[in-house]
Amino acid sequence: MSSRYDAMTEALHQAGHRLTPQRCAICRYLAASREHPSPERVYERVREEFPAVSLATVYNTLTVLRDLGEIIEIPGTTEGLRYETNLEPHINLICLHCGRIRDLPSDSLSIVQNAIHNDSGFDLYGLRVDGFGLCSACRTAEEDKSHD
Amino acid sequence: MSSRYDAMTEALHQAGHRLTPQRCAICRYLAASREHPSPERVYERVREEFPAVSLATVYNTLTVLRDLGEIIEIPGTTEGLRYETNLEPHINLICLHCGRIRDLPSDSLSIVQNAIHNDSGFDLYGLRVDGFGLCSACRTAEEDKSHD
DNA sequence: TTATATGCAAACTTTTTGCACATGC
DNA sequence: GCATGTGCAAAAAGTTTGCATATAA
Repeated sequence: MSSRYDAMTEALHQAGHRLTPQRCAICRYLAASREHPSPERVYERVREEFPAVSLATVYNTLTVLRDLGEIIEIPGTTEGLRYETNLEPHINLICLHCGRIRDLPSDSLSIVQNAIHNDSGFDLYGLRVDGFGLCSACRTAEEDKSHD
Repeated sequence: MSSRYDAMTEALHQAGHRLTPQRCAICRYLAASREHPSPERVYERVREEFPAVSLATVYNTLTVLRDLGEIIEIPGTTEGLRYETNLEPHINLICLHCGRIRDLPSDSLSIVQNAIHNDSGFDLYGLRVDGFGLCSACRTAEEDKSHD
């Protein structure tokens, strides 16, 4: 079992939350996911294992995990919530055309963190960096179109 | 009139959109605002001048301005859309306690932009950097509480 | 004049809430 | 055993859409 899963269930346990089978299934999926899932997507996937699971349970668990800092909310380009399950500092490259989100690790973020520490009395818990634009695949497609 | 306002109305005009009084009022408010308004907030403010203005008109105009790149959508901490009217690269410091968003200009962002240009075939249109944590006021309040 | 925008209201989507029952600890 | 969590369903919140009327260009 991955350490992300262990960290999530450990955090739930430490905070006095129960490790129900539904919650474990949600954590298992989140820990394995690299697709920045929406609540609906989590629901679909968990339902494969627990057909009777409720959307309310999914929302509940996502909220608890977010409050514990185990996942991070990111803005869907327009369509509601998405969750970041990768806690390593990184840049989200969000394609405005196909909607895909790619994680780009970068040392440059430590410089941003330093800038925040130095320039303000702000106590930083988490950093989110989103780059909006066209991914290489969509950029190629756009260029092809303009050649018509 | 501010150059932000001019830029917005100019962009609308260039794109073939009409400069209705409602739209101008929306732009006027956005250009002056430093409060990262929600659609509802824009609606309230514009209604002071146009009591009969419709929420649909507000959404319509915000969408058009966003598509033109004159404003940027940012994630409300939880409560729906918020708009960034400050197009200068900066860090949003979002307080998890009081919800306030403070803009912090920073040279460090050009390093992030370079990192994106160098490490991927991504065509970057816009960058959003959100720091989550406690603002100095709320941090002080939290510390006071823990002294009880 | 005429294509675009507006206001209104209804529809839709997403998220939250209340409550009776179930269950992890 | 009991506080917490679950499933269900209804409600609330947020956003989009359709259409008749108004209007900027």
